[in-house]
Amino acid sequence: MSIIFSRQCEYALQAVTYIALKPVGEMTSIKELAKKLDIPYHFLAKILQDLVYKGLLTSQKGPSGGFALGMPAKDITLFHIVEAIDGVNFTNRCVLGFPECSDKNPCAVHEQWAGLRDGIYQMLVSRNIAEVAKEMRKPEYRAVAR
Amino acid sequence: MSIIFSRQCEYALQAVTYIALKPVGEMTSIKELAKKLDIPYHFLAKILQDLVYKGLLTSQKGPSGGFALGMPAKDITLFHIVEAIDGVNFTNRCVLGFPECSDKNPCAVHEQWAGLRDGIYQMLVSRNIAEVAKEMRKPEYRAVAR
DNA sequence: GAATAATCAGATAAATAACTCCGAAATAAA
DNA sequence: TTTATTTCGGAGTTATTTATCTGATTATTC
Repeated sequence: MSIIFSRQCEYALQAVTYIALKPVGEMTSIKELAKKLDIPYHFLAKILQDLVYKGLLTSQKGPSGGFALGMPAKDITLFHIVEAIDGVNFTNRCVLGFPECSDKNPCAVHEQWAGLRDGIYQMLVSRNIAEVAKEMRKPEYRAVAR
Repeated sequence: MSIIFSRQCEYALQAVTYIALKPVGEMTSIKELAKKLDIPYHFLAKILQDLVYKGLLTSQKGPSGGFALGMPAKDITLFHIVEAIDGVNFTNRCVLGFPECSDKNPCAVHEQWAGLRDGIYQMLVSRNIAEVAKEMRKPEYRAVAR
């Protein structure tokens, strides 16, 4: 179903984006995120914990607690999140799955894929969460952004 | 683990490539494929059955039976195989998983991904199995290719 | 015709990914 | 200080994908 990134990773991207639309310092609860983004509550909780552990988010317990960005939105790239959740295996595996495909022993699409793979990598490192958030035009997102 | 295509799909690509290196008319058994390509026997059997059903391979039972290409190798593109096994969902889903991302309501990387996605598509439709087979340098493949 | 070697078909098992549940800990607010 | 609300942590469940097993069917070869 998912293309390149796991569902966990997709949820992480969505959640961080959502949080980035909140005023700095304001906390966002799992409850709100799960509801607005339609992500299973407890599943999302695990993912957010992971992001806290990796330093991309901070958290606070108790009433009016929740999650906030661990650094300025412009400093969090898509790649940071993908790396934190899925790792970066896609950067070195043969896209056709040929076990011994390598630079020295390339499969038929090795070069071509190398270009595309770099394109994906560039897409991830060149875009930060502030930009991504700004572009979202979903009503729910807009409601948050004001 | 896999990048874009399922493991089934990767196995299918490898098996069809292997078969394409055999002289036309010669049959290749699951046993040989599973052994040389290190793919689980019965799992591969299912996949090959699928490819037969989709018309990409033909099969023959009995001693000296096995599988052969269902059409000339130059007419089977990578896309044919991917489509047969995985479908083509990767062509229309948001790469970041944003549910309502679309042309009218694009996410921040929508355009950029569209280009890359088309690149992947082109990679798949422009390469046929004859070309892919020719490039393989794995000893097992070479043994088949002579 | 018998033996053998292959695919075909369906059920089952194992591994992984996705998702749920429950109680503990923390903390803000009443 | 109590209560309510939140994250935290670990275990458990479900669904999907990957892999295995067994027997039936088909066809070749002797």
